[in-house]
Amino acid sequence: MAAADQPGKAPARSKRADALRNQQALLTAAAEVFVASGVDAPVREIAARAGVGMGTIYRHFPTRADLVVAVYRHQVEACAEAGPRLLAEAPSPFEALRGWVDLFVDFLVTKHGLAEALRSDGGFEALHAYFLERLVPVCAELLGAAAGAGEIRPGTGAYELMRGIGNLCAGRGDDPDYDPRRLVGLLLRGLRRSPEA
Amino acid sequence: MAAADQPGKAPARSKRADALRNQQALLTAAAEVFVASGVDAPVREIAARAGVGMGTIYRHFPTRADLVVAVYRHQVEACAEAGPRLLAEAPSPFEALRGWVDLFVDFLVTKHGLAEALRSDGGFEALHAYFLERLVPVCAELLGAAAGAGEIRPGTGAYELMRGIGNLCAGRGDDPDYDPRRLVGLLLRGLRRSPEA
DNA sequence: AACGATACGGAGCACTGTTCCGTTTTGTCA
DNA sequence: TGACAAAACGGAACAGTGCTCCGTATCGTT
Repeated sequence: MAAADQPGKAPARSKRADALRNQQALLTAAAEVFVASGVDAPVREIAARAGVGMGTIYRHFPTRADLVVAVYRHQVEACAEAGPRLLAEAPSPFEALRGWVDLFVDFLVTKHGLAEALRSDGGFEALHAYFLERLVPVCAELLGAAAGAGEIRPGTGAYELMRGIGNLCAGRGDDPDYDPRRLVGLLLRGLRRSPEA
Repeated sequence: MAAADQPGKAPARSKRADALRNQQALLTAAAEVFVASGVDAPVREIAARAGVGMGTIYRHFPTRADLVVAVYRHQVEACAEAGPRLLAEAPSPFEALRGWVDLFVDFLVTKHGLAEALRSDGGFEALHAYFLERLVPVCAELLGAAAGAGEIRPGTGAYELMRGIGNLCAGRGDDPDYDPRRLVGLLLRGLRRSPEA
């Protein structure tokens, strides 16, 4: 359902040279276009910038979500791996959770339009699925640790929290009167068992 | 910039009879289509259901936001008017705020797609503007009262809070693992000065 | 009844996503 | 090296949007 054959970075797998070259070109072009115009940029624009035809882009990345996933795979991976590390390093599970959430929020607000793509209503099911598959377990671990330490109230699931955070980060990021980080902070605070120091 | 001449409900103002009739038909049709297909339904569908042409719909409601505003005017108004009433009736300003937020959330989750339209990134600036113009002052009053009573921490603006709530309510509503109300509750709890009873 | 103002309708344009298939490139094998 | 089949390419073509434009019909008034 997702990316057919791990269209990751370097050696995709035993295919023709031109195919590999084009796949790489598409990844590069998509990354550029995404920062310039957001993840909703016209398919044609990406194809044109990569110097390939429409057929090629759809052959390599059947859905837009596949392309987005491929482009941001590294960062999602980094975010996933940061979870256990923070848990080990931070002074408390809740602090680890807070740190991880900061990372996640940074990631989302940095990529124009990513947060809205993350919600499930669009045609980005694959993206939604991948993000959640990879990150929900990490978040769940952090949440569980914090709950185990008695730092937060139970009852909120990792999926719910992540989607809430994603939602809070959606919309134009250049609004001086709307700071997603502040609201996410409030959300986390609402999760705490006792008030802040 | 918004609705040219208050395309409200009954007597719009000194215009031709057929124009009034069509405006009414459009409002009715739009309301029906909105519940069936969300506020993003194709313009043609609304026009067809109202039995009018494309030109007519655009003449009466230059932007989609104008139409949405006209359709939901009553409910927005009711929500706005509930603010002062709750403030007078509720046992405390914070409870009033909580009650009002519940109303707002109910409104948003009930109208498929309204919450996403509320964010500023789409072409719904007029909708965004109207909602905010009408409801932000109300929210600000509630927020101010609660802050004055020492029930919440200062520093969060009404606009920010409302947009956050709107964001939390966006996305498909039929997901059993995502309850906007719960998260909004968490947000409110994060706003409180001391923890819940 | 006639006539000017007002409003109507829908064809048409621009711009999307997506598919389809004739053509080109690549790698291999004689 | 020179076929040749498989793999991949490219972009025209189709379908579904939003929105505009202007010839035509309707309304209200004189």
